Amino acid sequence: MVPATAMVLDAASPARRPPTMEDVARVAGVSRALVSLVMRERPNVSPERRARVLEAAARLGYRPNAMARGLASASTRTVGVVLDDLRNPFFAEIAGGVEELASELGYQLLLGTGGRLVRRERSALAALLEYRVDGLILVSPRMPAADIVAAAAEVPLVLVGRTVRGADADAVLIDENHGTALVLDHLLGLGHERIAHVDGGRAPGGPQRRGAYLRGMRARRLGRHARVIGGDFTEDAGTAAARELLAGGELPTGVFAANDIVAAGLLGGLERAGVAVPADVSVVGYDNTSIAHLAHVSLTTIDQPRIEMGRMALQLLLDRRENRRERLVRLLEPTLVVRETTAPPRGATPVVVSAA
Amino acid sequence: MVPATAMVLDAASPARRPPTMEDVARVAGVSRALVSLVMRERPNVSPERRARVLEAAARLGYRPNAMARGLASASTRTVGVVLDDLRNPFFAEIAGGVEELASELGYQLLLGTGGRLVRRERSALAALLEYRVDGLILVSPRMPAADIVAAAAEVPLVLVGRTVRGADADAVLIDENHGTALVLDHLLGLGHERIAHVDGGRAPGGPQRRGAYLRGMRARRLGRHARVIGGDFTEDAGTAAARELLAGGELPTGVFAANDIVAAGLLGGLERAGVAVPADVSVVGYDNTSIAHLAHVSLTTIDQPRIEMGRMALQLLLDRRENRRERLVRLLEPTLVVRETTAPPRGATPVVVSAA
DNA sequence: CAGTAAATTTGGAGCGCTCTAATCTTTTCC
DNA sequence: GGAAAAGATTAGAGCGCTCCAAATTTACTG
Repeated sequence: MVPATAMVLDAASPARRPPTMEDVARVAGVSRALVSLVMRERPNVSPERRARVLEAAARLGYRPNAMARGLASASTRTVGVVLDDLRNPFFAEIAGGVEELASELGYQLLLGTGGRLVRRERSALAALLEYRVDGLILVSPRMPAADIVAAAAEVPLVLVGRTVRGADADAVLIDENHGTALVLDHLLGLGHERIAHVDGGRAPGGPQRRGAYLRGMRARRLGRHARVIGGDFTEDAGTAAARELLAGGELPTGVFAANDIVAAGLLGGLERAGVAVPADVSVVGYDNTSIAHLAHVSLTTIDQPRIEMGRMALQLLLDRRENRRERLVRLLEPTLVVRETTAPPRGATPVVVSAA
Repeated sequence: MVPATAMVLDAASPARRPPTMEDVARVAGVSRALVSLVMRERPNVSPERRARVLEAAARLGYRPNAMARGLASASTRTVGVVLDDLRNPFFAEIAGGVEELASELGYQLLLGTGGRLVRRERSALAALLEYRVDGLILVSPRMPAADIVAAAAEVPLVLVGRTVRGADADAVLIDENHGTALVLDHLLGLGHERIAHVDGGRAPGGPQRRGAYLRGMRARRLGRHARVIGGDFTEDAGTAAARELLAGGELPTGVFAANDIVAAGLLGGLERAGVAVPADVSVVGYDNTSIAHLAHVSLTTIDQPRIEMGRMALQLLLDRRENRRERLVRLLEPTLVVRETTAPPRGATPVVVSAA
């Protein structure tokens, strides 16, 4: 039985515009405010009315308008994420982590990418701010600190993989020193001493990892064996590093590559030169990408909890909105994944280490 | 919750609320409507006034409120993208393509993922619809056709990698037959006849690719050599397929794997058994992922223009909004990337083929 | 320089929703 | 039985913007 009001409505609305709360209210025979209460699942609504409203909404195919809701209320239930490049699986997975938690909590993700350009990154940030997102997550942003400080003053902000002095923002970081320590201790435990590092150049993360390597070597009294081969985060850099290593006198027994791609290049270059891995040289990567996992490659590497990073970032964001608290930095611990590219060096007796 | 403080804030010092168009108008000494015209870069605004408005906006740090704009105008300049899983580089890259074009055109991306669950996919779709996105792009959706038909009735819709009968939606598809034809012709041209296929099971894309393989073999009068090994899209499936192949009598000289991951597993399995690739067996993958590119793997494979797929999808969407036209399906052509896992079979003289 | 066309500017009515305060009902309790 | 408390419902004022029609200014024509 269709109430007369509904029929009048149908006849009187020639345009196919989506039904509004007003329409639902009319059909259900209640006020717009009551419909609003029902839609937001507020208490103190009588069961009968609730049912009537729900039924009317279902019949009309009513869908709340999030824009209107966002405008009228303080929150938009939307979170902005800015990252460098969706095509980089590392970033995509972090975004995946954010999205995963967001969908659990009923938040939407507004995404912007920098495309490796500061200019575009800035405009992506600006656009997200126009949407009055409830918070912003910047993943390894390239823009100058000043922009970030300014943004953090406008909206709750979480940085991933970077900190900015003076910005009122939480941060999720990976403990690079710990990751590097895992690598060095693993190789050390196998009996390696001459451990070289193929670095990532000046790209984000590169200098930090190199620094951690150098400090780590010194701390382990292996400073005299430290050796850095310049590179970047590409396979070619790994191949080139292999050449340089092969040309440069005595080979190191272990090589710590800046990431998995570089390690893969290294593997290829060494293999082509007849150097056996891990028999002659052990190789360790970084990131635990799908490449490392391949049986064909089976690379020992450092796993960074990407999904967890994303989830944590969103958690900090929402938590901060609720309880105005101090700035917080979460340091996540990477883990070592041992596969088949590491082994004791030729003729060495492995040191016994506790299986931490 | 915070009535007292709020009142003090509101009544006393200028609250921390962001400046509105009204504020800009007041400072610039013009009407709100004029500010609106300037912000939207409409013509017929005198240069002096424009300058005054812009200056006032800059001084106040004014930022248009996209929610309000979306509510008041017909368009939200927002496009929704639903995909299965951001952690799958294939989908992430398509999203990257969409995002790339979107940012060029001043559109924002609202992202939702299904997490491989129909239920979650549905709710992601519903949420995006609540935001009144200008259009929706569904990448290989898993949900039933009925849902898609319904959604397409509400908003311009583009499907990627799937079509739905009766849905008023454009689609971007990859020509699977063509991709498979490229593989078969490549192998045929090298002199192969016994070409097997390791399939992707019932996962999206799997059956289509298998069908294309079977038809392709028949069309080339190689039907009697057709052989399908069951699998799915994992490395383990590839390894298992290698085992099955090795156990099953005469080896094929060429193997067409459902995707690169499977091919990698296959490569590993064959290598372990002492079968040389490509000397003994040629292997072709599908997707041209970063894995295929690795020198260490160097897999001959089919490249699907992922970025282009994303861009094309958005293009169709916006084009459709402007010119109400008929439903359109764009078929993109994949290309063959020849690397080092294919070669003429043992003792065969390669057939000369035109380099199409 | 009137007289009109064209270019600019503006007031005000929404867009669809939330939120506060007020109103109307029902329940509770002496 | 009646007043107060508690619960349920509603009117109405925005949220910040766009859009339309009307008002104003400027430009152009003969």
